[in-house]
Amino acid sequence: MSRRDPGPPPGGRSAGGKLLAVLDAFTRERPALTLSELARATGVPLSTAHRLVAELCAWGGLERSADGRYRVGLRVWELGALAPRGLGLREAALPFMEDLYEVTHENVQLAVRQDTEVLFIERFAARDAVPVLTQVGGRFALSATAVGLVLLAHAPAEVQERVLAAPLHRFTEHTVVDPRRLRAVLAEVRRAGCAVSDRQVTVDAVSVAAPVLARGEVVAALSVVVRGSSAAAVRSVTPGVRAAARAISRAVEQAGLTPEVLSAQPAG
Amino acid sequence: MSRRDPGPPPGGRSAGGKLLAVLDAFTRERPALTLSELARATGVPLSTAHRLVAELCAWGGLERSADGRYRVGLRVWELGALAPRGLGLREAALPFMEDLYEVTHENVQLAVRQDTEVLFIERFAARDAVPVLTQVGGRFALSATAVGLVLLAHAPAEVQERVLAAPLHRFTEHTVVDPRRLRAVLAEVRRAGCAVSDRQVTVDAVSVAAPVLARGEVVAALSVVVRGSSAAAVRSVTPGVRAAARAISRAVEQAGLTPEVLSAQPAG
DNA sequence: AGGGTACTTCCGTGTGGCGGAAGCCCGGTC
DNA sequence: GACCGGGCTTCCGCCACACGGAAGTACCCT
Repeated sequence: MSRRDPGPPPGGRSAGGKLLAVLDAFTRERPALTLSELARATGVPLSTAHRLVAELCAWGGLERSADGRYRVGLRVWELGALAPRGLGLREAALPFMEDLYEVTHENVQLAVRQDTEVLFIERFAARDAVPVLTQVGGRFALSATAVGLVLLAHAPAEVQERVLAAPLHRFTEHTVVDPRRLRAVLAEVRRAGCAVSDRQVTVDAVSVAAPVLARGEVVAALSVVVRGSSAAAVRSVTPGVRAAARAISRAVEQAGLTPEVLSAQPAG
Repeated sequence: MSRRDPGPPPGGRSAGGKLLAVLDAFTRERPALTLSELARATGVPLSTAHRLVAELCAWGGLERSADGRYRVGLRVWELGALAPRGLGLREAALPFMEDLYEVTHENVQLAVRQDTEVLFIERFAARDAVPVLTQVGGRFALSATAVGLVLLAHAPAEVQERVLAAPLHRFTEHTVVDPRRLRAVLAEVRRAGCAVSDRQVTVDAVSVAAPVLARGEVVAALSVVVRGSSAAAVRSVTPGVRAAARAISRAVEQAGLTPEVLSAQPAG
């Protein structure tokens, strides 16, 4: 290698690590890459990238279409289906989310926290519901959405501090960006047992979220997003969200999903 | 290595390949493994497995809970969400599946073919619908389910031959296991444009499936499973399934998902 | 034709993956 | 409390195998 540092190289990574770096190159914004793009994105020499990609293709982790671009393969999707916080959680929550959806016909969302972001696990949206920025498999800042507020309010202190220390992104004029105010909001979320995001992400949407618990720990959050310009619009769906979140909590426990299994962040 | 063969070792695999082998050890039946189990399952020495697993954990591909077991991590789920045939297809199909579900309140399923098996991408089931053996992220034989018949009927000849050459698994007394009869069934599926599985998987369920097309190629199949003991039970839902499948086809094309992107099986 | 881009293949080099072995921790048993 | 066994972690020297530069191929576009 042309690098001279003996420590762990920042970009390159060792052996199998390169393989993972190739997978990391795929994002929602760039879900299809040519070999050269891949090599550039990962900083791996072309010939090496070529070999790694061939290996991943043979395994099913990547697929190549006739236009020469690579995409994430179905094998990865299939494997991901085994993640407890992915499909496991979803399976438990689905029936209740469906009920909520049928009753409201608004956006119904289920999300978990991953480090300092929300990750959306499931979402139903009627064709005529308010458009929202979130999508399944997509991430979002913790501080703006209702699900995010619930998850943040019950996150370890260390995580909260990290979020509060970093500058908070402003989406609309209603977005809370003052750390002091956010602290107050989080306290209120803990007291009330649910969170409201009033036009903090988009100016035409309000959302309510309630926590999903496993053995007393918050492991996910459920929300409904409705069109509206004030918290009043939210009042009618709040009981439904809270009830569904409780029902999901029960289903989660019944499915044998403990907070242990549903927490695990970095590990070693 | 203690092996003496110079060719590609059957189990061990090379470098990054071992890493993928570790991931492969996780299945729906064994979604949580200890380090030792992992080492045994992959045939990799314990110390090597330890290193690989640490690498995967650091990346987020595996998570370790306090009981010492490893599970597939959320990072894999997130990546899998980028697979066109996974979430991409699902996103396009979801609204129409919801409609169908609301109208019928029966099992509504979306599946694709992966080599000689069906893989279920999405499924809705009311709490009181017929219990079925399939689950999202799970595989199944092509020859028995209605979705499988649709996918098999329009698969490349080479795939059909392989399926017909292998012994066909019998689930119930109605399962078609004679290759000659199956050929006839497939021809009828192609002619009719939809498939019926009459108690071929479980004795109390009948299902109808219709193909989802992209630029004229069959890329997925949609089905509804209803309780019933004869094909008559199916008649009432057939038009709905066919209409929804067509609607999904349109949505798939509109989403820019070409057959190219949705086909790609092995690649090199 | 010529230059550019993208992909594929080859092969000598040396590095980092490999795995045996020893040590550690915990829980069960006598 | 000593002993034992199973599972996990760490260490380290050897050498296979991954690495990537370079040359070759294919296919644009000018």
